[in-house]
Amino acid sequence: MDPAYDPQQVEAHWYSRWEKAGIFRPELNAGGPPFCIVIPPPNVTGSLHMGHALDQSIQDVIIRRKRMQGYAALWLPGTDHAGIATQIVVERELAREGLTREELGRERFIEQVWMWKARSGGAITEQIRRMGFSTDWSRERFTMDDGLSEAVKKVFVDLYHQDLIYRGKRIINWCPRDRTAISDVEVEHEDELGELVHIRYPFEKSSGGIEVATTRAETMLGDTGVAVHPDDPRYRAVIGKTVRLPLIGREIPIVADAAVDPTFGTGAVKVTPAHDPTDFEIGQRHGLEAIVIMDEGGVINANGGRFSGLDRMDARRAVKDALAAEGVLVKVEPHEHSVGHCERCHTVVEPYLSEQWFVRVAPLVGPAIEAVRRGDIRFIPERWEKTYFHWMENLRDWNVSRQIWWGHRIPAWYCGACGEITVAMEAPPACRCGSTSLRQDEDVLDTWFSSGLFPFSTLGWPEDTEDYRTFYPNSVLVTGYDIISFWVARMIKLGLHLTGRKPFSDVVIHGMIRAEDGRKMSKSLGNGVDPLDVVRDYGADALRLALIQAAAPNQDVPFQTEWVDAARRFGNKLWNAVRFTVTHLGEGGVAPDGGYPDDPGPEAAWVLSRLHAVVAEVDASLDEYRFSDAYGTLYNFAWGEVFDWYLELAKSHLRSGDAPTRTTLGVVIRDLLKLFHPVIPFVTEELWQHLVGDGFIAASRWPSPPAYQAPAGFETFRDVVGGVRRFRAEHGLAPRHPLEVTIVDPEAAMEAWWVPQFKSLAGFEPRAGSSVAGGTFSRVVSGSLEALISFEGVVDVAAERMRLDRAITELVAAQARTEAKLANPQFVERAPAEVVAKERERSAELSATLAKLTTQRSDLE
RNA sequence: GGGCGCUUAGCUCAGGUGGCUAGAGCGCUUCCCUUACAAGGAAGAAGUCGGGGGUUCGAGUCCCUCAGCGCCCACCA
Repeated sequence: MDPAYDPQQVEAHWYSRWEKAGIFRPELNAGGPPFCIVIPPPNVTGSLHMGHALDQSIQDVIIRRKRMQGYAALWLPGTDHAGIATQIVVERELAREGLTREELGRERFIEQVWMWKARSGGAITEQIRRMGFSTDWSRERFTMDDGLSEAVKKVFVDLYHQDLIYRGKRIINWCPRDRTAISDVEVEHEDELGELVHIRYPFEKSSGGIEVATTRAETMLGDTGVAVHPDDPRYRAVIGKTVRLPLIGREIPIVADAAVDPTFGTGAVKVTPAHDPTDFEIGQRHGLEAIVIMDEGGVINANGGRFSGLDRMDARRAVKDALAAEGVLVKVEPHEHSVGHCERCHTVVEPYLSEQWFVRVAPLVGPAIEAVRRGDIRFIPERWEKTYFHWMENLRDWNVSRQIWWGHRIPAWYCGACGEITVAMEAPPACRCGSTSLRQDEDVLDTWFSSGLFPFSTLGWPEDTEDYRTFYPNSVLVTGYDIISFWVARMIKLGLHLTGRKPFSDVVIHGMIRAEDGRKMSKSLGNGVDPLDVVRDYGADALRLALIQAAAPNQDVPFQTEWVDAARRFGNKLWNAVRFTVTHLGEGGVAPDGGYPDDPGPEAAWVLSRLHAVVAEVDASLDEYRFSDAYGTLYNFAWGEVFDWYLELAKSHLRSGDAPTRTTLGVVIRDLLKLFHPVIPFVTEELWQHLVGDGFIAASRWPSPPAYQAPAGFETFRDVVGGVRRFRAEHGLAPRHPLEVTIVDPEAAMEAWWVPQFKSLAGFEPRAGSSVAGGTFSRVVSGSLEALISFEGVVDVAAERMRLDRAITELVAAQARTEAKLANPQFVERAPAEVVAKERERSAELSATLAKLTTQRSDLE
């Protein structure tokens, strides 16, 4: 084995071997209980980012452990077609060749997208492999697959016939750049400083007028009314009158509607039913005409009179100027308000009246809320349930049609003769009226419509496949909180309705990985870190371990390269620990399972008892999805106890060929490899081959070491060395190796054979870290007796005094606190007995230590 | 306008149901190339747990309040 661990070399070859051996398939543990996670499908357009790396690292830890625990574990990979995003990418490519999709036509454009997908869609799956994620590629799915497409179609048709999907003219969010509708959740609101423009609409039949205010002046071109609150005394007299719309000259009525907030602005609001959701509703209630004044690109149309042809933002200025010229512009004041932007292209979205397909969400919401409320579906951490409820309770119908080409085309046909809509799986031969002039809807479905079916459509639903029967409902869903509304909520709603069962049991929500500066990682800010760069420099294992350890249960975490570096150093440490073990036990000398010694010596019993405790703790944490806790504990145990202490203790035993030590060392290191395997699969697999050399660690069994009784004095690793000293002294044995007498427990150190020599040299009793001639005591104990004797310098008594004084001061304070507590009758009465007992014990310990230190201190006078 | 979260060591963060002397990584100080590993080892310094109030025998932890920061939701024209 090389003395240093080289991640690149180690990570190069394992993935294909695992895959070839079928380890990632649930059939590996055919008889085991099923366990299934479906990957949150990344965009085919995308490449892996830090968010995926974290998300998928968590899932891999879960799935690899379950696999090792004997579950028929399935992690199903897939990608989603990302309608708008993909279309934009391909269109951009075409534009470079001077082509537009319109020129190409629908069919050839779709062909282009598929070709593009074939070319670059593999990038993300390649990255998943590079990260070592153990997905079952034999079951890989894509939302535009035949099977999934059939499922999508069936769902649309069924929901339509259940009256849960309808077509309607509504105000939707329109992106003038992408020229498509988008759903409410695809709109990002940002507070912006705009203008509140006050306009006076003159009365038609009398002098004077009514003042209205708007932030989008150009929309006045489409006004068909003015609304006031019915109870507003200021306007009671004018209700029913008409005003003349400036610039256009249209006569429009003043109506009374409770939706108007009398305290805002002038209390009178202009009504533009075609360009504002509230206005649309007001318009509906009062029979006001909805006049669309813009085309799909946000340019004013013929209804805008002389402003026709202007872009909406130019029109805004032009309208303002024209109003001023007409003398009806009362004032313009700065006004901060929230403006919606397209999530993808950041264009300001336009509320736009158009005919779209909607999913009626109200009937789906009840069961979706209920499933979470009664604990059938669990959010981890729990507090996300509140967000989920809040969000679910305020839903409007979901606009699912998109005016793009790449996606699942809506299976609806319009009759050219009678206008009847036929929704069916296949193109109907004729309309009900007998006409054969049928035209399919041009629109496609929102990508999230198909993603919402992922937990079951990927398993073969609506067919009653074996996979569906076995792995549905899924066990766990892991995702960031940013897509609870987009995805999680929809899977729950659709899953419950369509399959009659919950889509999954546990929803594990994690935080976002942020850039080092604490901001969101984004391309435009240039502060993103490409996981693959990190993998190249530090290895996938290091990145995975770093993310898992840093990922607090739900908090956003700024990404820091130092974590990854620390994680890589751990890999090196592990590598060397195994190298040490292998040089003593030989290659492949350890059994893949079991093999725990029956009659270990004291040190072995100590480390084995710790191993048992740590496994229990790690299991408990992992069962609760507390990944950073689990691996923090494991990391500290491995490095701080096993590597730093047990390996040192084992050295001289190994030289003397001590059998229990060989066995113990082997099983402890082997179990550490297993415990770490879910996070750092590559290096543990490589090391497994050296240590065990049988099968794959990826297919090995999760450890469950038996409980061992640690000998007295060995309870914590801090006591180990002192304990060994005491133990050997009691049995009349000599210390074996200088390292074994590293001073941790001063009391034990006093008994050591070299103490008199130290005392004669230094003039006081040794403590860990005691200063001797500019050197410290650790040098002595970790070197040799010769090194000790060669010390002939001046002892730094002053430093030693200061050290002791400080320690004594602290102890006195601690003791005072303890005494005060114990002297308090209420504490003794009301605190639990065990707490009081512990306090007593502590008090005694403190007194003893204090006495000892005081003696040492007086020695120095 | 609602809702949620954060504020703990120089930096980035942990600290389930209140209870030993508040932890980790990185950084810092002192010492040590030691035969698995200097990408290492030993020892150590460093925190009025954002401010104020309350509940309690006991509060980083629970409640109220103030301040600062962040996120989500929302049809104030």
